[in-house]
Amino acid sequence: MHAYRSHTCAALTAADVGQTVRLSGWVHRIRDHGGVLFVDLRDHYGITQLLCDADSPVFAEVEKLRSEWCVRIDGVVKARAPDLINSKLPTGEIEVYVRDLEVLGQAAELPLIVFGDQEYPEETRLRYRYLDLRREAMQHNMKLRSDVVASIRRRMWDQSFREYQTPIITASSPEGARDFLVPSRQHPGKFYALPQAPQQFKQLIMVSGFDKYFQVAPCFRDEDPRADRSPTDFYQLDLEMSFVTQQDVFDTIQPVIRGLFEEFGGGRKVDQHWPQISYKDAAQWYGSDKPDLRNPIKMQDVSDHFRGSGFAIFANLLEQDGTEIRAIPAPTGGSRKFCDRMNSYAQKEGLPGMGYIFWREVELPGLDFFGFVEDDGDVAMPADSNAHFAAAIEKQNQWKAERKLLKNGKWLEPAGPLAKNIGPVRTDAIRQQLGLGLGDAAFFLGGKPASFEPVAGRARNVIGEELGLTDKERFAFCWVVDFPMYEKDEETGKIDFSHNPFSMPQGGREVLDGDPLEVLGYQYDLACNGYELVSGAIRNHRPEIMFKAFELAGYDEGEVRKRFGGMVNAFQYGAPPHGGCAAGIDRIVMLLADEANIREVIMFPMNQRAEDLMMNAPSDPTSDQLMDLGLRVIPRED
RNA sequence: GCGGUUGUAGCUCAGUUGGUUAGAGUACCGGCCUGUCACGCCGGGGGUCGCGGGUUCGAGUCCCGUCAACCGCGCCA
Repeated sequence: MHAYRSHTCAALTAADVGQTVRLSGWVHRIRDHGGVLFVDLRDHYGITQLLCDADSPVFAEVEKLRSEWCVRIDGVVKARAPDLINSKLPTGEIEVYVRDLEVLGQAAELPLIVFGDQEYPEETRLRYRYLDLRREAMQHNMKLRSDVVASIRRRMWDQSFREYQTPIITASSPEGARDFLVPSRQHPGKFYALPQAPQQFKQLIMVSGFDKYFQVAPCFRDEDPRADRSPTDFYQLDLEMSFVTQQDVFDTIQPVIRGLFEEFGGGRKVDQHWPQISYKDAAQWYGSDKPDLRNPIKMQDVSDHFRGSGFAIFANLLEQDGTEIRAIPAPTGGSRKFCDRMNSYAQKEGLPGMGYIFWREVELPGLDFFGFVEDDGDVAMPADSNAHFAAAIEKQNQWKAERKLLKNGKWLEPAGPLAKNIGPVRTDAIRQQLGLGLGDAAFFLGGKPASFEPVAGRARNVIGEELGLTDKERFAFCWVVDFPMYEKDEETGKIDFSHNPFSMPQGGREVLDGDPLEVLGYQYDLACNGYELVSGAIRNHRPEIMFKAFELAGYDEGEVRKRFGGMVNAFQYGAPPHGGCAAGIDRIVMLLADEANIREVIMFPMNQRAEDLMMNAPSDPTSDQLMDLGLRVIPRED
């Protein structure tokens, strides 16, 4: 018999009854009934219940077992009586009567418990990652990750792509993030860099005529993390193709991504239609370049309704250039409580607040509300009671004119301070533009779009979430296209690349003679449920256009040759038009696993300060290492 | 760098208005238990209440500072 096992802990069924078997695994749970012991033995594949009583030669040793000890057992497969079958276990029809036991590894008292789904602080989980990874959810996530990567490769190969490896120790690549530098021993004072992406290499592979390249590629960026962004390193499906247009790239990656979500999405709905939305529209409608289209809310420009209105804050704001009033419609959000909560959300996010209007139903008040006092014997009627009555009717008609009659005989009334300031006509025009009605609300933000759009986008998310408008059982994709090539730094006024500098400007060389801020690039992102999953571009393969493009951002030809010489030189020798993209594998797995934190799908992630508490990284170098590298550490003065 | 939340037993947490010896569950140790599958029952050990300072007769609780973790902003495809 094999030294450790004849079967896995998921393998045994009623068909194996009577067999002598050998299993190895971890002690999952123990149920000690004195005369009889039950042990759930767990391995990567499943759980098998072990049984032991005083008749077993190893009863005394089995009694000593504790959680998470690693053991090997020999035993006989026994059928369970019908009323003792555990339908929750695939192996629940049988149990193994233990006749021999070997302890392969004892376990100390555990800092976190493998059994169950108790939550633990991330610090504990990361420090004892090997224990955390034993847990069912983590085993599932990691298996999923492996299966996703395998499926990605299969889908790429099926489209005639080949996978090539590019260097890890290389020169800095200009993705815009901070590089991880690696000191060179053979060239003291010089440094390699870890690639932020295989960007230049994959373009060179196209110049070399390979036509279709992909790679499951590690990428390294020295930036602070977020819940959806791993510090230090992450993996991309990196691909590049020659002789293609933007649409060709979409047509290539779209079936890969859609296929993955259909294969691993657990039955959640996968949108078949992926709209292409311009960067500009995405900003206006969703306040984000990675919109969550599960949320039906679409923001709108409502400036005209506020221009010259009685709401002085907005009216005055609109006197300035480049300002706008934006509305976030919130269907079913029509309560003061909800509106106030969203308003304080905006304040928490650093805005002065969000004005709001909501629409409620009210009864038509009686005539006395409008000042007509009826004669009840105690109150004297005014002398001109007819005139008084007419005045009250007049006021009532005015009231009616400012509201709309509902089918149930009640009246639709806009509420909130904003509505009172701008009056009923403007309020109703806004309501109609936004397509809202009874029980709905709308929020308003004003100023320069760049100043409020990010918060507006986040508010849109919160509103969609809180009102239950966002469908959780769905993957909604969209391409965001037509990114601007350049942006102006608000403080310095300097023009710089807004995204990847290697993208081809739409319109080629000529457009670079005009206003740089008007230039759009063949640059695109794929968003899914509010996450950026894919980013790519048709590249600029013409050296003369590239030099001009860099010139606009303030880099002269010498600088470009110095920093990207390898690629620029290559483009002199018949570079093909080419383009591609990169898909964030960690993020894809995160969405598929329905996790909100990317570290849940990474085996050994860093913590928020880019430390590995388990391996103790980063750590101090030895003085020999520093000597070899010709380095000296300068203590930081705080 | 900035803002928010959190920090009490190995672990997850409770702890009222500032008031006796800081509790529960779980894990750990011991005892009982032959059909459990989150087994059950009895007992036990385990605490610098993140750290430092202050207010007070008295601080886990209030104040100031500081450290750490996470979330967000800045940053970053």
